[in-house]
Amino acid sequence: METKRQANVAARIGQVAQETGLSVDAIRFYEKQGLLASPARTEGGFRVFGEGEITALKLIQNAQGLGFSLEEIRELLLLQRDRVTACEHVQQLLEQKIAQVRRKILELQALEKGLNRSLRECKRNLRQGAKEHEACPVLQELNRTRRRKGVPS
Amino acid sequence: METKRQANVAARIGQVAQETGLSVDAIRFYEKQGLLASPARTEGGFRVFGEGEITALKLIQNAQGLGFSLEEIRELLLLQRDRVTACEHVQQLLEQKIAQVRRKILELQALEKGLNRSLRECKRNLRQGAKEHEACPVLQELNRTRRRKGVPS
DNA sequence: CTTGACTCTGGAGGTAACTCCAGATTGTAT
DNA sequence: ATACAATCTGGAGTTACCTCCAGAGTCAAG
Repeated sequence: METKRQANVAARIGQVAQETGLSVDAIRFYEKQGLLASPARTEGGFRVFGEGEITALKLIQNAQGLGFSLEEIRELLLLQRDRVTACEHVQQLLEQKIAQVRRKILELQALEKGLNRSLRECKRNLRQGAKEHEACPVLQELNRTRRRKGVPS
Repeated sequence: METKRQANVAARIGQVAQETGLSVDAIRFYEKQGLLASPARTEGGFRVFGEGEITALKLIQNAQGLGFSLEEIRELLLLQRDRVTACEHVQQLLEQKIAQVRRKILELQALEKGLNRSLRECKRNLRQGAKEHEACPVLQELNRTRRRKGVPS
């Protein structure tokens, strides 16, 4: 028989894992981390997940897709209960996250520029003095002392 | 007396740490990881670093600044010895790294777009229906099932 | 009732790049 | 000679986000 799951209410962890694409371990992990309220249990101790928990799991996935850490997601989940001030807080979180993402993009763009400069040098050297057994100019450059610049974290 | 260090040859780990801005532990760590040839030792067992090692440490720092992992830097360091094919390999490494960085930038830009969309919704909601005790639209959206998209790693 | 799939718990392991520590030894200034 | 700073080693701890495991118990079907 089709294991007691008529509409889409009340499933055990394996089912939930399949539905959400998360691993069983990940789901238990989120519970341990306090992202998920402890779900009901069968007599024997098996977790039984209802709509609420499944919804939360989806939120976790979606928010991760938006680059939120589990820590931040915990906050988001808390905000759901407290709908009065939720929107303001969510807005703050979004703004912070956008700023973070922008900084990261700028860093990476600077990085790309540097890498491209090195690549050009490398290619130029290969086209010309390949016969000379000079060291690769990029490696030489890397041996220079350079002042500490913000490094992508 | 000025601890035996006339030009800039042969220093102990603390000096090197100061000069390079690395921590003593980091330097020992690089050695453990095989990024640094084992330096000479005093009779008592203290490390004595020469120009070569210091140069390598600078390379490590600079390459990290370009976003290379220690694993990749190990390769770069090996390439230095073998100057015949070095430039080709360096070029390959650079191209791979640039591709990586570009992918990451694209992901983050997509992310930023999504976040901005959410932020606009959030603001619109605050301007208008703030009186209604509706849940934050962003939180609602996060509760949706969504198909799995490439998530920035 | 037996079988086999599923689930439980607690804890270890993995990645990356280190940091931090204790307890012992060495180097050097006075 | 003595004090004090620097260094040594080996190993544990950190962060984030899980994965993997053993050993035991549960559930549903035949």
